[in-house]
Amino acid sequence: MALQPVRGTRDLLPEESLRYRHLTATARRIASLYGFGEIATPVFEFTDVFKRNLGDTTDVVTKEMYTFDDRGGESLTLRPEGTAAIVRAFISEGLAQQVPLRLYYEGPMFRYERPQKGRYRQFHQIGVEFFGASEPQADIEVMALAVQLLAELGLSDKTVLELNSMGDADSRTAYREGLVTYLRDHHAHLSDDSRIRLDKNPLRILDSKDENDRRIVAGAPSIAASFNALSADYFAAVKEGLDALGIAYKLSPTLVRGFDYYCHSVFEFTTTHLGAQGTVIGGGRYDGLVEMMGGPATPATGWAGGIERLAMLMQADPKPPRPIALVPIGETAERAALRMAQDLRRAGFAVDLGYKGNVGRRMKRANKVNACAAIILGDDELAAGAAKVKDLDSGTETTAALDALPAALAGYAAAKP
RNA sequence: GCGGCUGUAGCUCAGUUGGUUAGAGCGCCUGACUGUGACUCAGGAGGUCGCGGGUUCGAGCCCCGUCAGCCGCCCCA
Repeated sequence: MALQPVRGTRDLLPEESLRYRHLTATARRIASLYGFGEIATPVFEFTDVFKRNLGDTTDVVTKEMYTFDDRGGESLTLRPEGTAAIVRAFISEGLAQQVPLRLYYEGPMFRYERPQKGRYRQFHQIGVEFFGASEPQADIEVMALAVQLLAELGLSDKTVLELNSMGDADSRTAYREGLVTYLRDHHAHLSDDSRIRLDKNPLRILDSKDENDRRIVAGAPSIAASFNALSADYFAAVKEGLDALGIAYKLSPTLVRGFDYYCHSVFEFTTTHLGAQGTVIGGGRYDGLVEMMGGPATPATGWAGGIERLAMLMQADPKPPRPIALVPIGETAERAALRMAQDLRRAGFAVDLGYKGNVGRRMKRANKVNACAAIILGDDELAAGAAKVKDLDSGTETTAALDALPAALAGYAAAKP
């Protein structure tokens, strides 16, 4: 077999790594503006962490997890998502003492899925989780955080915030019952997939792509009709808050989550630019999860975003630094150049030092690495304790004293990473 | 897991109804140019045509399998 990366994995070469770094650095900075501290959990956990979270009948658990026994016979799983691991940490680190608590994370996740563009077996997510606040303001703030992130990544025009509410546990249960009753009446006309979903996860039928299913769903009872007063008030408060912040959103009455620990706000930032992989950020309120996993009852809200998908939407590549190129001429200058490169790097300049070739070759190299300036260092200059500084954009040359080089280069901000 | 499309140089691609030694552009290397990049010109390297099998006098081209990418479905906590 040819040497190739494992299916669904890929190498990040410098250009793409730079985009990844830019994205995570931006997310980290904005998260900190909202008071979120970074948490990093291991990439694998006891399998039970995810089974307990997801139930052991879902596709993710039964078909898509990278699960293995370690040498001690423990069943471990590469994390397929961030939230379960964060909640595990929240419980095992006793973080309930610190609520309200805002956490940010970023890193690789693993799912055994059929790969496509924007969908990989090792993929990366950024996410935020806000524990201990049951107020609508918490939902509003995490959405506002996402809005600001997308704006600073230049993606505001390419994404839409879709919003819905599932109400509290009572409303949700009432709705599910009403929906199932309605769908059973149309059982014969549902797609094969949806007939299976009717038993396993009826709410999922709401976002079926089957045309006939869609017609049936269009006549289904609305979730809002099942809201009790508390649920209706909550949703109204969320919408009011978003309006007050000037955040645009689109109400999506069929946007739901299949798990019982979700309640109230559910939202997704979607795009039409990535084909079937249209969701770039997905989130919602999950008040029941911490308790379900064995911790103290703790309200929580948050979201996770796919780094690969966000990166694909970004068109402007962040630029790497433009180095200063050193062009020594002759053996004496070669030795001096090595030292000079070191001094300039200590002063914070990116420096490119080619090892061979005549002046022409080295100048070509300077051009190829997109240097902003070349320092030409020959016997004549050395004897005078100076060097020539050539601006590679304008082509103009100046002479600078060796001991004042950093000052002479101060104008080249592009060379300071 | 299901259905479909596509794999030829580092990249983007051409390659006739199956017919000598598989091409182009870009990129890369060298020289024109021994102290000055970009532009230009000349030359060069780079391929098991994804991999394996089959049909044929002969396969990049046809058939089967397989691996990978992509599109849709499923799933998306």
